[in-house]
Amino acid sequence: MMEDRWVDVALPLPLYQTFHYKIPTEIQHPISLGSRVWVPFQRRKLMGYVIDIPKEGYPQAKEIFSVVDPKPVLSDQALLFLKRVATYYASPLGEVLKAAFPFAPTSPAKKSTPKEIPHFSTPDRPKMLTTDQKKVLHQVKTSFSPFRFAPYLLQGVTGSGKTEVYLRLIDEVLTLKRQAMVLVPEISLTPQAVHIFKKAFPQRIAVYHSRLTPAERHETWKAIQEQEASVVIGTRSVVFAPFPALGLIVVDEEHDSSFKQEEKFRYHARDVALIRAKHENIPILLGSATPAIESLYQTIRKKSTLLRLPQRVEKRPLPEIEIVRLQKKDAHFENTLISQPLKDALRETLFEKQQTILLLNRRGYAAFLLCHCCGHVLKCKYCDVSLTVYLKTQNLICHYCAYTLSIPKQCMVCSQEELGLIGFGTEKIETYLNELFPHARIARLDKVSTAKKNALQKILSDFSNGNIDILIGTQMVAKGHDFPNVTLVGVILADIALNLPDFRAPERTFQLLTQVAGRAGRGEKKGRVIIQTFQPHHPHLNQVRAHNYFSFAEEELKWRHALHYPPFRRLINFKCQHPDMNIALQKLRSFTEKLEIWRKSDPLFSIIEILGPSPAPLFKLKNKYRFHTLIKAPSVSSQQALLTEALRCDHSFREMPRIQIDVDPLNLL
DNA sequence: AGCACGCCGACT
DNA sequence: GTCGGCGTGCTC
Repeated sequence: MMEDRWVDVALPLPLYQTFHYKIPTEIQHPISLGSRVWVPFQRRKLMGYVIDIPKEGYPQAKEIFSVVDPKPVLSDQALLFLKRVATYYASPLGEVLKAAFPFAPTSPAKKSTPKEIPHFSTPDRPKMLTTDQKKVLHQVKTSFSPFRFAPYLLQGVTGSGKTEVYLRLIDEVLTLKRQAMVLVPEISLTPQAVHIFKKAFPQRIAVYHSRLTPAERHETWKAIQEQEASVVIGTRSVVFAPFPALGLIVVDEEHDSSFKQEEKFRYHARDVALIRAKHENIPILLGSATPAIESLYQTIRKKSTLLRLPQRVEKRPLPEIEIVRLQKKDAHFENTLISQPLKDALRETLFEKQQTILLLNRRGYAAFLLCHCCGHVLKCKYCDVSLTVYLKTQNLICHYCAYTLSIPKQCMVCSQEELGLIGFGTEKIETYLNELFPHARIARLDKVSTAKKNALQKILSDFSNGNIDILIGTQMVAKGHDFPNVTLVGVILADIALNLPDFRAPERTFQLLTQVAGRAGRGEKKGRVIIQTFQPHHPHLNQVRAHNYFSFAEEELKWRHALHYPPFRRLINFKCQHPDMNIALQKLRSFTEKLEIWRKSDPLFSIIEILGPSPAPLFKLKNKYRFHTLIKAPSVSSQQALLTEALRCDHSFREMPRIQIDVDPLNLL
């Protein structure tokens, strides 16, 4: 009589438990950890992951249907790493595994034809390195022989040659027969970076991003696994790719918020990369001109090593930054949206046949529609926000749920025809610039203008090839582009993000302004930056002007310390939303009460603060009312201990799926 | 998450 | 009398 064979299976469900299944006698071959299996689950058929092969099992267990792959898709090592990630993010293992291995069971790998890549001029790689570059290179290389876990933070000013450092390090890693992973924020926004990597490693590179077809993804995954690809450049999900011989992780623009996945399983690819580097015992290099305050703090605590590139390559100066004060009345008069100094600079730049980037971090034509008679502002039907005016299409659009109305002639409340456009966005600036410089070639780069397929690539390559004189856009224009002919950068209104009710607002503003300023003067000619603002003496603007990241960071750390914010506290945000306001509140309240009971159960937890439930700043979105409870803990370990204890032990937490957990939230709105 | 079970309102 | 609303509970 054969003994029963069992498997413990993690399923992609919001449940903090795994399930036992029997292996039917028809299946003879052994089943190993990390295999995928089809299993019956209630009336459904689900694909799960074998995470354990226990000797005994749950007596009423059902039998699995079949084994999906002949070989396990996850190694023991990979499984261990993903378990750590799941614990860190208090996420069900099955959901993490699904995110880490996002493939359908059968992918008949059709050979994909390489896509047409629009042309980009990429600068030649320098033969010589600067002294600073050499120093950085030398430092990181000390962690190669033998390979060991070593986190580095490279703070390099814009144009300081960070990419060249990455390339040389990867060269070294390849000669040591290892692979390299390069994480970048958004591939589509920085085709140039991809181009440079492709040119440097033409045979051995793979590019991975969300727009690949399932078959292409699978192919790339396989190439990584079989070490046909030894350099992989990709967006956040590459952090889970199955590298058998990883030797180095690079996270470029590590401060960028697109590394954070905001839906389903919420993770930050930079932080997962750190967990992975530790797990694989290899060095990891985080690079940025404006590192996240959290990352800088790690270097202060000596958890990671700070490296610097304080100067641009070839002794190029950083652009000179001029701050221009806007008068309050200016916002109401179109012809002063662009101040005289900026107007002159634009004219001069056009005359010199050079290019300009203008930043205005607001989409649309006007911020909202106001009735001058009764003061009524047109709001979204489903969200507690005002509707943005788009004049070209004659629409009012909600930026949160895409609810669209055509612009009404008269006020809905008082029926007067006195509706006025308040505030301004990229569309208005574009219109105005076209009047101001009718012969200039002007293009707009924002979510609307790039909605059509390939539109983004076209705008970027047109600008790169000199077919556009002035590029106006939202934060998209600030990303790591390298356009040597850009000598002028203008910020239309720096104040927008400065006063948001979010503790990270100053940091984001500093990063955005520094990054966009860094687009100027990357070629032979000197760059110039003009920042328009209503608050010319704001300390953060002065730090931007002085190109002084460290002075900014020092100030920032001081007040974050005083107010118990990250990096001095770790945050977890528990969110609950429901069409019925009372239900949303009630659910979160009972959850918070339970959390409070757990907090009191151990004196170690007394230092953890539980704040809430409270209404979210954006109280109603998509017809749902939103509440959240925030916990602040002095360390990851105390926070995790509280949460994992609670999740594991308290059976009433089974109703958890209705509460969303956001570990290390970036967005508290 | 899904899907069933279960107990109250307006319909052929 | 039924059809169907979504509250509650469970899933190897």
